[in-house]
Amino acid sequence: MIDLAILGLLTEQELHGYELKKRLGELLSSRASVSFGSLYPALARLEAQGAVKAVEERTSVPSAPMSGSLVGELAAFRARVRESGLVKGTGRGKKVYGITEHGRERLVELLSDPDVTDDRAFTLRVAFAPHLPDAARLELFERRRTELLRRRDDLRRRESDPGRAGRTHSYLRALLERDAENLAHDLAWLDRLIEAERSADHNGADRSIPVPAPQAHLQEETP
Amino acid sequence: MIDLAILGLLTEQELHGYELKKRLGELLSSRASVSFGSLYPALARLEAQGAVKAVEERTSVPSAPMSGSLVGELAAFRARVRESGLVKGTGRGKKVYGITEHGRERLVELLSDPDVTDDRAFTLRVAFAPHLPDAARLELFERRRTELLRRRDDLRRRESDPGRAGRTHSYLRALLERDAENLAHDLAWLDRLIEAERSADHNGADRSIPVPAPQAHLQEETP
DNA sequence: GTCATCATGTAAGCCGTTACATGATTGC
DNA sequence: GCAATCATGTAACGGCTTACATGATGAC
Repeated sequence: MIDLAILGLLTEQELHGYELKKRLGELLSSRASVSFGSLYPALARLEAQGAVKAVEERTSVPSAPMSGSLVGELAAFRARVRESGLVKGTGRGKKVYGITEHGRERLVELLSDPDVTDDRAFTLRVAFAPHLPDAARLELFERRRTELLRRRDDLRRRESDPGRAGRTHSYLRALLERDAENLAHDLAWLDRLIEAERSADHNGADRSIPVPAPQAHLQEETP
Repeated sequence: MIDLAILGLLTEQELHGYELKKRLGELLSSRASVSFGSLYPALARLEAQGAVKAVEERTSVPSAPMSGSLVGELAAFRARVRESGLVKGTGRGKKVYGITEHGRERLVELLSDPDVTDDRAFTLRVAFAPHLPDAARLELFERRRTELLRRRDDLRRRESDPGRAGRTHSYLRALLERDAENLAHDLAWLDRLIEAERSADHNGADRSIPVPAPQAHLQEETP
């Protein structure tokens, strides 16, 4: 999850941890924003694996020092010491990360995972779908579609289960209805996405507005 | 989460762990079913807190032993030893739990928690809403409604953010649309629930079909 | 008599969180 | 100079999962 998010964002732009967290927060509507306590260790782990690398580290002032350059000099010195690798402990200052070739491969690997049962992970994967080859992207959507159909069948089986008809009160019925409607809605959305993907120009031309406005969509069984 | 599920189910019926897990699985559509590894420790914890109590424990054959009663005798002996509390280790056999008065209080407490941000927890709370007084139940729904309205506003603010218009590709737009539609749908469902709650007979009479069919519903702002 | 299912439990580990600790930069 | 924000990290802990270990019951 968090690896996917980090690699996806770093593919688009070099960023440091703090900024990464902000982007993540706005990418996944409020929910799903990770905490620093998991972000920084994850970055360190990915760096150790060679999936990302520290590109730049600014501690000293990038522009001219304002007054007493003593502070700036000291900071620059500390930065140099840190860069030399002598001090590992609490090296502060901005640490900008970029993705490596290995990181790009890892991202595609994560995006290609056949498991599409995790809803939050799927959302993330759609967000980074542009980094997947056309065929793999379509396959991802199709697999998700199969998963949603499976869930719908599960739900219908439960709806028509005679054994529990007695102990299903109104609130349970309401929840069941909500689930069914949500599922149908999600399926319709996915169908639109797949349709757009299929009808898109796959010869390298423009793909700026591939998702059409809500309209009639295909559905194999009755809705 | 798991405490809520256990207490809710045990309020309705005495059950043992294994059965509890099955019920949980069918209650929360496939997703959300807990594993034994968390269920049994949770039961033990709740028992230690006095929220549930072991009602019955059957290890020996309830009916007449079939042939060599030696095995049955041994099992019965072991059951007796276990009941005496001398052996704590691996006491097998069915352990049926029931809820206590304290457990019922705890359930109401969990259902009354002001935090309605957790979607899965809210679903569970609706499932056990009948165990809440009318006023508290309505308050739960209203608080959830406020939370959903907050999320919708968040989403709209993000939709009309000029700063990120550039780096929002088609898939991100599609996700944003999906979120907005899901949210609107959830709100409509909640509004129906609240309306049904308000118009329900709160004088102790029939409440078998309080949730009306989908129809026009109120909404303060434009949809 | 053995296999599937029912039934209970423990241990290790994963993945995330909150709380804590530190320090740099910028605006007033 | 000092507060707010930016920025990075560590430590403790929480809740849940998988894998493991054990045993009972019933069907064939």
